[in-house]
Amino acid sequence: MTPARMTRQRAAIIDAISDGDFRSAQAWHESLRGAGSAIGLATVYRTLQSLADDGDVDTVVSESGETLYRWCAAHTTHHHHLRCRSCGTAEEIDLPSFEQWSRAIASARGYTEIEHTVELTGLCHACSTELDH
Amino acid sequence: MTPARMTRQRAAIIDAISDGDFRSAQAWHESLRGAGSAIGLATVYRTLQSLADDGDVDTVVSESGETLYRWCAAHTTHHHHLRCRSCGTAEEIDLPSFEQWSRAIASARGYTEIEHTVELTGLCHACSTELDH
DNA sequence: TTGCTACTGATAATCATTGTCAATAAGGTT
DNA sequence: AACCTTATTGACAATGATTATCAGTAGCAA
Ligand SMILES: [Mn+2]
Ligand SMILES: [Mn+2]
Ligand SMILES: [Zn+2]
Ligand SMILES: [Zn+2]
Repeated sequence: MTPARMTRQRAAIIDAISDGDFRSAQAWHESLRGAGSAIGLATVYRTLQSLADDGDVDTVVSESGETLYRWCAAHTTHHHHLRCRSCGTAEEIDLPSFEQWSRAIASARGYTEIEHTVELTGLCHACSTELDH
Repeated sequence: MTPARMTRQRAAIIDAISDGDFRSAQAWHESLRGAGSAIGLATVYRTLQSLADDGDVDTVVSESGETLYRWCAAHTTHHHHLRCRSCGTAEEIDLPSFEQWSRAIASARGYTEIEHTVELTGLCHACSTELDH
């Protein structure tokens, strides 16, 4: 309800994740510690979740089950991601036809309260050539 | 490599999950215990994973992060699911246009080794009317 | 400046899943 | 049918990401 307080820690997190990759809470915590911040791990978890609730941060679940976070650039509309499994780089994509199609097929089968998850992953160009030798 | 041994426990699991719902390993374990089987939890985990590796069982990750398992009816082709978040019932669906489209957009942006996850969830007709009053 | 209270962080707790390892039993072989 | 090899089992401990505690701290509105 009340807007979140802009604490030193919250500012540091927002600053850190502005670089565009998807990383785990623990990985962001390590970056912040490496950059000299004495921020606590629990605070990183709490703040990332708070930002995600506000739509300022995107979340995705990795292959190993960890939640990954990244700054959201496309605030306005519902969208999905094409993410590199190796370096975490991601691009935002939208799937207008899929959105409509999924709602249609689900309600045709009697389902309500329809939701969907769509994530594309791969190896980005840089990682593809690097891992290729 | 060698085919899996058809143990009493494996047979009991296959029998139990033939009823079509998506449930967690722990939930399947409870069903089995309730039905009189003295099977161990670790065995349920291992066997479900083994069956999933063989393509006999489908897996999906729930909202809370648990892995859900169900018997796979459509063995032959790659497919996805429309699942009820309330009772676990699911139907298998295929998305021929999506499969091709996702590969196209990802490779157009320089990505290789492309994979995707697509899951549709909702409330099935029965659960919709029940929760509605 | 003061006061209220949200926020922080060290730490313990949670909980799904996996690892350990001695005992067991598939199932192929005499 | 008795035998052997070894995959499988299950009680239990360990892992690891995430969440809960709670006393101390610091936004920020008045
Ligand atoms: Mn976004
Ligand atoms: Mn299936
Ligand atoms: Zn990459
Ligand atoms: Zn249902």
